Amino acid sequence: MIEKLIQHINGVTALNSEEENVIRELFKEKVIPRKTFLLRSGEFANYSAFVVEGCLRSYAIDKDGYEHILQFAPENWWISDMYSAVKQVPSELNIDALLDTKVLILQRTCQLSLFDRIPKLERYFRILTENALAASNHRTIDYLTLTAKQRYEKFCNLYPTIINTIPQKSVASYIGITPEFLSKLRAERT
Amino acid sequence: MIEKLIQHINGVTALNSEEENVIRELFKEKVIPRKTFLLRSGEFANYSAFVVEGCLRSYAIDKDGYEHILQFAPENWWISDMYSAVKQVPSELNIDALLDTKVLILQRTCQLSLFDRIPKLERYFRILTENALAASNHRTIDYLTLTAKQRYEKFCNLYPTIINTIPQKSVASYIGITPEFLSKLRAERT
DNA sequence: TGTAATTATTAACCTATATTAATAATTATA
DNA sequence: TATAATTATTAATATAGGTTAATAATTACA
Repeated sequence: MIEKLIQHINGVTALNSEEENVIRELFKEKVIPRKTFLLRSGEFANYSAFVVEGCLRSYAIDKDGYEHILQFAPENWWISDMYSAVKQVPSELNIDALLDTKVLILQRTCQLSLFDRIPKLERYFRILTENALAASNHRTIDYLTLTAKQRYEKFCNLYPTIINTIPQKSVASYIGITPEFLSKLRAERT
Repeated sequence: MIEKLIQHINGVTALNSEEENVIRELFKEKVIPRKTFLLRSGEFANYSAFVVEGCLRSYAIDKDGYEHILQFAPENWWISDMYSAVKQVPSELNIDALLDTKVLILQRTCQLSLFDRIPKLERYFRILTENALAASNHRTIDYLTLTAKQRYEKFCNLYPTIINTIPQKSVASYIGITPEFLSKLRAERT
């Protein structure tokens, strides 16, 4: 399990074997069966999770009880509630498993102290966070400039792997429309 | 000018005087008069800008020619096109000045080499990027869960300073509605 | 494998927000 | 200060996407 993470880090910034050994000792494995929770809103998200296998998602629930998906985290992705972690406030998000999932947990305090021991890890997370910000910015622009249909087509192109493993209503939730309307859009396509 | 940036960095992670001196030598000042551009779509955004005075904004233009604002950058904020910088693709954004503005420019290559000389700067930008991601995530959730009116009220609370210096149509553009509809919302409020 | 639970589709009707266009108010600048 | 340019308001009309509810298809699991 941990080797998968080490490989991922090495793909961003190369570690030496001593650094690899430090990392091997610090992560806790955790199994999250399908439909169970990693994080519930109201809790403090003082950790991040690296998905070794399976798929997680984070989502908010609106006042009418509808779910709105912020992020999918398939294999090799990190997931957390950055807002809760950074602002030190209770999370407004839930994180649960769409499939049986295995993750590696990194506590925020542990992460911060690791940055002093292994500065390359600060680089790794700086780069990951930059990429996440770039993607999030792009998503914002898509909301502002595209129709629901265009957003759906973009999602299909961008996440061809995800699209076949998750229910369609989750795609609707991510692109910001109702499942009924997504059905209608799909029916329209000749 | 540069002292303002140094002060800002020190607010996040304390520099020693040698580090401060390195920084003093590396930034280029630039004046951007109101309504002129720092970045035009199609160009590569291989730099970031720290706003010392004034206010910039980044925005996309849709196929009908309408502007959609991604970010405002008043005093003490950084602005760039992270997507273009990270993916090394031409920018889809424009950045221009809402007021007469002074910025400090940091080239991306220069930034990356600085990270080796002054690891604290990598920390500084890691933290800034985490904050930007947290804010961006929150904005996404707001789009998914709130009505236009609620987003407007939230904007007023979140950016009370900005709201009095920029035209109302820019607020509409940021929260994702037309200026006409924002007028209507404002008229509704007793 | 059969039954229950979940997910997807369809259709009629509804609403938040967009569009268009005209006018008023504000701001920039000659 | 007057004139032009920009921004804001108002109102009538249009539409993308939501809501509700019923049914069909798929998937989970006893």
